[in-house]
Amino acid sequence: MERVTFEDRNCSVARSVDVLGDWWNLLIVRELLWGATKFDDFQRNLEISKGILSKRLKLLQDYGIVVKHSVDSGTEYALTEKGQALHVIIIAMLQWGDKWNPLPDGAPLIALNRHTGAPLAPIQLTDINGEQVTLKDLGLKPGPGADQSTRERLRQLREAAGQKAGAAR
Amino acid sequence: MERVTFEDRNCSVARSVDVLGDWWNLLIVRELLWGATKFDDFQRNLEISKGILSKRLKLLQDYGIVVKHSVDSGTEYALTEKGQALHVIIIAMLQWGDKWNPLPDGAPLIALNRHTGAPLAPIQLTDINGEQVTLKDLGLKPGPGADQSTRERLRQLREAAGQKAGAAR
DNA sequence: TCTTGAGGTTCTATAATAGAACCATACAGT
DNA sequence: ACTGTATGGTTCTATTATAGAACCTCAAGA
Repeated sequence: MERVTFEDRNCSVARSVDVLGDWWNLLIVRELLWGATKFDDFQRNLEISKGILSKRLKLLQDYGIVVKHSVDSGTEYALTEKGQALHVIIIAMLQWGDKWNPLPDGAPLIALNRHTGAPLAPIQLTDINGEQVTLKDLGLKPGPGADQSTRERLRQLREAAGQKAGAAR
Repeated sequence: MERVTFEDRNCSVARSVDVLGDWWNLLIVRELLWGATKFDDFQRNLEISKGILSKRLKLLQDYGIVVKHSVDSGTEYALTEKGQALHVIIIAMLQWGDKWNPLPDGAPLIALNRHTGAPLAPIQLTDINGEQVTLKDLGLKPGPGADQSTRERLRQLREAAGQKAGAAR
């Protein structure tokens, strides 16, 4: 009955999900990225209730994603460096939504290079040699922080996978 | 009191959040990407209750992210093309977690190019001319699907922004 | 026939949510 | 000094969702 936490899991996706697996957190980060700073901005733009907004802003501060500071015009919220780093995820979600959940008229918002006006290209994965990596090319191996069960799982997947996508051979 | 939906919002991030702003959905997609296929795999690996897992799998099917098919070894779940496209987001979350929520010993899982073993590079945004785009270079403009309020918001942000990050000038 | 496993559904307590109402401070106008 | 109003919240309550356990169903094996 108590809400599950993923902090203790041996997976960086799961540990990220703890913060990011929440509608409001994601949308508040989006607002901040787009340039909103004030409590009321969030409330108006997101149509979120004050109670939840208040709770989420505290949570995001606890996570080190958001900082609050008082200026002469009132209280302002801003992203920390850690929070700013989420822009990749937000853009990835934007692109996925535009492509796979499109509005009938097309994209509502286009991300671009503000200096040139050139729209963003779809995000592509590359390896450290600059080679493009599609899902089919993607593999996994245990890292230094892998625990026993993670190693075991990868071994199983590698066996089960054969030519299927997933673990590296 | 009724749960909010974001389907009708004029923002592709919000519309993606409807599916992706849920811990379990994200983690089930992760499992599928990593190569899991069976109900019991998910249950064991995620420590999720059967009731919720069942509900989520149905939801993901409704969204066209997952397909279920019967094979001689039982029931298998797999990602559709739409679901596979989420790998960019999952990898982005993995990288963010590794960098900003690290485990003491390091990354538990390393994504790599399975052909060469070369690890993935951090995801970077580029525009259609191949120019790298950091958060500071990032701008926004209304697209064909933008409604009045979206246009209005962008205009306001552009005014408020000045040299701040956010909307394009 | 009995067991075992997969793939669920149903049940119940606890917890989270939306929405509205309320509160406190600061400043502006009159 | 009094009123208004904007910001940035907190508190309250009805309704939902959640976790976890128990139960169900079908098929295969022994």
